Amino acid sequence: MDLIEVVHGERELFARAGHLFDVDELACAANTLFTWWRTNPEPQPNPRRLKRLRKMFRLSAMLDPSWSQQAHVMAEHGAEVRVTADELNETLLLGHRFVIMAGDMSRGERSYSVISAPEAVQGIHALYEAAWRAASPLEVHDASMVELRPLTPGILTALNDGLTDEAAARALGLSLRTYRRRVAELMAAMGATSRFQAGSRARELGLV
Amino acid sequence: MDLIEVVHGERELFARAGHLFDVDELACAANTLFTWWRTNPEPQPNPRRLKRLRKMFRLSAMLDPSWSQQAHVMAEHGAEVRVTADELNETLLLGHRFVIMAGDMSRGERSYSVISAPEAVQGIHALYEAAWRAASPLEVHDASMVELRPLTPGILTALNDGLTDEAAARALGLSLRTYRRRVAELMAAMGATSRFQAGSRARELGLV
DNA sequence: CACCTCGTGGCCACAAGCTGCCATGCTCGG
DNA sequence: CCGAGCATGGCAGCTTGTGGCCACGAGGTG
Repeated sequence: MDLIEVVHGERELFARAGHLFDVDELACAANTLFTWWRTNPEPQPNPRRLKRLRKMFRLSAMLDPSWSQQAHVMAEHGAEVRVTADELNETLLLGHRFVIMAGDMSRGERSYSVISAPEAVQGIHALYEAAWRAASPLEVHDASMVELRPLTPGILTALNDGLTDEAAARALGLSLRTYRRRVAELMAAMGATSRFQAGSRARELGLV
Repeated sequence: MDLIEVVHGERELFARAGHLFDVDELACAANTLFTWWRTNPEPQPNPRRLKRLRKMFRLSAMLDPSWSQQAHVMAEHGAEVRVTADELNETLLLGHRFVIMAGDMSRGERSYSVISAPEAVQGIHALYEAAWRAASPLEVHDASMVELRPLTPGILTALNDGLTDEAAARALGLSLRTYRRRVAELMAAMGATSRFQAGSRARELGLV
């Protein structure tokens, strides 16, 4: 394999580089590639060989109950899970010799770079470590979401139905101030600074 | 075929009901089913047999340049095209004996009802005619979009970037009043009454 | 029981957005 | 050339949203 190789789509990626997953340490950031790999029938990870698994979820993705559930299932199965507010690209660190990074969508498929150049792999590892240290452990994230989490679906429904904050607060049994506080937290978690952006992001994340 | 039949997905629909498209008059509402049919290799419409083709596009869809382009291409090829502000479901009227109506997504595929019960077909025809009369001919729609159309991409970008109206107006070379006038028109075209809804709809329509 | 922490809610100042009204100017047709 | 129609832009009044500040109360801990 060349020092860097670009493939298109997950099937091609795993056909060409699936064997690289046979490592004892795996770290990943963002959401979908790892999920695709775990649900892909070939090749499956050797459960005894993998000694350390780390996963960083995006904060915005964690607003989705199914992602949140998945994070907890992974944690229960021994993975180290953190949550980051940064909008990281899909990244997979396979041991210390290979890295897979997602690129752009083209022709309906995402491209992936499989990198084995030692300098690049090392640099990406260092960046991953920095992002990992800055991210919140899952339990800290959970604690900070105690007030927002149960209200998120209701708030998103109210916003998507076009209710004013006053009407939405009444509908959800909250004061106007608290409703607005929760909306601000939700917008921050989605990385949105305006209501339009929040609507766009919520739809993009599949939350509405 | 029974008086009403439900199928799942476009492939099954055309496998089961493709022969029904061999009619001399066809009317449809909304966007994707007709497009799917025209790009499906089997069966193709008999160009000499089809005497009248009518198509109603949703106003919100017409904000997308590719849909707008498609509407014009159809009009140039002899179809009667109108634009409606109503959020119609996918509907195909095949002559005066069959109707296909889209249902919900399930298991990643949309369900379709193929209806041949004469009373239902007649009722749906009457509703279609009413909606058709209420819709705007393509040229009337175009005239009303003269100011908004060229600005739509820029406005959507500005909104999605979280710019204030004042900053966006400056960026687009418009006065604040005119920018806000255009945003209001865009929101009306999308059927949105709040900025959050507009963001959600824009993302849903693939406009951002 | 007292004290501390923290979430809630009311109030307020300010910013951003919504829309009506009207003056102005441009374009087009008679 | 003139008048009508219509889009723009400024202004204003109002609504909605943003977030700080503070009082209060609940819960937990020593």
